[in-house]
Amino acid sequence: MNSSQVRKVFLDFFKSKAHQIVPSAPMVVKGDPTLMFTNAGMNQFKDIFLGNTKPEFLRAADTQKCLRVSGKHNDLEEVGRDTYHHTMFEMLGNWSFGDYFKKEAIAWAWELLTEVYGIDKESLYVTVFGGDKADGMEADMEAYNYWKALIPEERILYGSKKDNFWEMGESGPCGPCSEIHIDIRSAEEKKTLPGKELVNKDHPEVIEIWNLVFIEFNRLANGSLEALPARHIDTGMGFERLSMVMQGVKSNYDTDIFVPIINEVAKMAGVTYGKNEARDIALRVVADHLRAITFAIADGQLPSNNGAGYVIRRILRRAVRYGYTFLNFDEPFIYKLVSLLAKQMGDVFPELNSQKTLIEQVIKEEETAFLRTLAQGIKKFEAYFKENPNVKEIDGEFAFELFDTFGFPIDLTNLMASEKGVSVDMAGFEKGLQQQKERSRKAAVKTTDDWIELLPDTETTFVGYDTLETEAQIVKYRKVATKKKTVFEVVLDKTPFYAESGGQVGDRGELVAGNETLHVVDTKKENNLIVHLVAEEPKAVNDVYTAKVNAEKRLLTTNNHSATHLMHAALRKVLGTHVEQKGSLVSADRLRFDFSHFSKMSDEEIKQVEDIVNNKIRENLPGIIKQNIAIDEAKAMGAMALFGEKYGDKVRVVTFDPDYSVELCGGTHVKATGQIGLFKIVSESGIAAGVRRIEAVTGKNAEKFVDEQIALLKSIKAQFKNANNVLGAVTHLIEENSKLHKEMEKLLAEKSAGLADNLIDKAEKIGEAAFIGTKVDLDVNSAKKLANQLRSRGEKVLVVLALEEKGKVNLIIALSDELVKSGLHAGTIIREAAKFINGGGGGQPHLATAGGKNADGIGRAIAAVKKVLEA
RNA sequence: GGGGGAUUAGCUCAGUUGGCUAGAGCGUUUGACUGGCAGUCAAGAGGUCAUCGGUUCGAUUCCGAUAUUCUCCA
Repeated sequence: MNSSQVRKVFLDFFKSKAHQIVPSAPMVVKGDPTLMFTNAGMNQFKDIFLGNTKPEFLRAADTQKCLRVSGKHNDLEEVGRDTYHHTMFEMLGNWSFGDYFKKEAIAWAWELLTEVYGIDKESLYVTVFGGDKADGMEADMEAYNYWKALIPEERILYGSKKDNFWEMGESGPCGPCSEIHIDIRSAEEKKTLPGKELVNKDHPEVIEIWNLVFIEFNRLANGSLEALPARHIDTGMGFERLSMVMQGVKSNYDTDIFVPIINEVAKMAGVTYGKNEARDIALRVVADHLRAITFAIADGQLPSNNGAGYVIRRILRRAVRYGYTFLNFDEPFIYKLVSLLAKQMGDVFPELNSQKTLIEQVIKEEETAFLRTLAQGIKKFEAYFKENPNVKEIDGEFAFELFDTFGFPIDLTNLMASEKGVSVDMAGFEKGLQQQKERSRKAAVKTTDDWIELLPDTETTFVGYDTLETEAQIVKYRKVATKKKTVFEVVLDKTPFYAESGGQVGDRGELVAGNETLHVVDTKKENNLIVHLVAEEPKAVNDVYTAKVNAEKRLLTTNNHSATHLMHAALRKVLGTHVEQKGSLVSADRLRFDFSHFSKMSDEEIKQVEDIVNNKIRENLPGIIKQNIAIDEAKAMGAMALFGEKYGDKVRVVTFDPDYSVELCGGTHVKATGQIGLFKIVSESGIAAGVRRIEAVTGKNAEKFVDEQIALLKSIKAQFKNANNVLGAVTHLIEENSKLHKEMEKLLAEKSAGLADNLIDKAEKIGEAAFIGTKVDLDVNSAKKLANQLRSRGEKVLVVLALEEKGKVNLIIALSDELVKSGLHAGTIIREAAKFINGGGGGQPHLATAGGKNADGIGRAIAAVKKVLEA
């Protein structure tokens, strides 16, 4: 059975059990501060489990693209070393939201595996939760009994809290779970050691394939458990592992999901898979990471230097590192594999095809940048050896510096060290790493208290599209403390505050009850919940508050948001329909828009975009907003949807002229475009390969921008006596200036040559040497130049020049090379001489300077220098 | 969010106890050689040493702040 069929059979099976088949959510998570990537199938249903959202259907199933880079079994550094761990994988899952529970979940899982997929019952084992004394929980006998009806009891094993009790986080919904494991070893091996001995023992051929989670508790911040009103089912089955079982191979990497990619990489590297363990690992790493990076970029997550983007960058770099070390790729190669992957999976995940060019460009750019980083690290490494030629062991501190500051991987340091026959002080390296971890942990301490619920089971109504002020009551609130500050998160039953989303920043404002005023410093969305971040602790928690949005900021933000839509449409008109939003920030004072485009925008293109947008503003187009439109209908209207965004079945559509701009958007918008006033692009720049950024201003801020430019031009004009042709005047001035500059340099050179001749003529003979000591009327730099000239005019010349300006005195001493060789040092001499002018100084053997305040001492200083020759 | 780096010519980068008139390669301009191109040689242009402040006789170099960026940890 090929992998496409494996996927299809799963979905068809649950469809037949009355499940709604839903599309995969984006792999990159938005609107959940606790999570950067979707790491399990249940993520997109988290709101439902938390009770923030009511489900649209009671049963669902899907295949979900997931990404894991850390966790108990998912250290990034382990991926590729074995045959079954991945960064990116698909999770097949089925769910019940307060509908069926353990009995059906268990029965259906068994039916699907044994009857539909036809897996041998003898090779399956199941585990159930065995209880936990510390938590006061009994073993899950309910699950045990349902299993007993299907499978012999000796195949049912009790598991620990670690393996068989699932938790979402430190607090929140949780419950016992039941795992299905499969033993794919050969019959002989099974005879020697029964499979039950190997369950949960990290054996590569006795593995978990399906986890059934029974969500029935809520864990509070103090660690205690309470029963949930509605019980849910959450299951997850690894698609790649299942495919492996169905294809009768021993490794995920031997399935039709990976084989074509591995073969292609092997071909490019000129090697064969299966011949050399180190190279095989590298091939698996590249194949696995290619998928993770490609899907992440397709979902809109570009590699960057922090947060989710940084995780993507690290994965990509790991692939480059393995390719570089074990497959001898010393130039970008991963980007060349994107086509193949797109061809292979583009049917199920169409975003791979539509974003292909961008993905390739971004990956290539990242590869190039990292290869440069490696080259720099190697240079540093070589420099270290030059300085410490006889070391036997590389300093751990240096290895850590290479890694920490310059991003040079420690395993490459090790490799290069062993090539030179030396070792690396790994203990010292680990120490540095631990210290850094400790620092970070200290800085990131955040304590979140339990919600204090005042109005249970109340959903928030958002009224902010129509009004900026309303009466509201607190539904729940809690304290969140970090090292630096403490804020209170407040949820209201009704709110005009817009929570940050779709690039538009959260509203600010205040909550007022009696003489209590709470300042709302930001509004955020957490799992679909509108959370007001309030600076003060609410006191009158049971009273009715007046919730007031800062109207001025909101108005400016709204103008900017509508302008963003107008600009997005204009960009597609001017540059082409390959322009897609890659990021957006809409605040009160500006808008920032990142989009895919492959070259710098010309001045004309920028002007065209501005013109189109300003025309649309003057047309005073009405903003037509339709709520609750079915997604298909919205698409029929020509609405632009964004990859990497999760849309429900019902969407909100914002239109400015149905033939111009139609977008899916939850933000606030103007009633008519005229109120935007004016639109000006302030800057256009590149932020990554294939991605450009525009920053623009509207309304008052745009006027201010234009005013400033005009004022600047005016003052320039004024400088030129209001010449008609300022540009010509400036050009002329610059040319004139450089001409004069050259002439002056020439004249000065002639003058100082003349002066030099003069001084040489007047030089005093002292023994074989010539002494020149005089006051000159030059600036310090010219005097230095002069002194330099003089000292090369004869074989033994000693020059002292003194200059005086505004009460400050400078001395310059220069010596011919011959004198330097005979042991004289201008720096030493000048330190003595400087005493006479109440100053200090120093310099090199042949040229030194000093400064002081006592002009009366010049004569004595010169005399003192002369004595050096006389001695 | 925390730590550590970096910022020098259009690009990639040198520039260690603070002191040479701030350099190299590539690119660019001009000229010469060749029938043309490619190429070779020669000459030249191009720098507020990120910004602001401080220490100093003197700061690209040391210190502080800001901006941008890289990197590691969370």
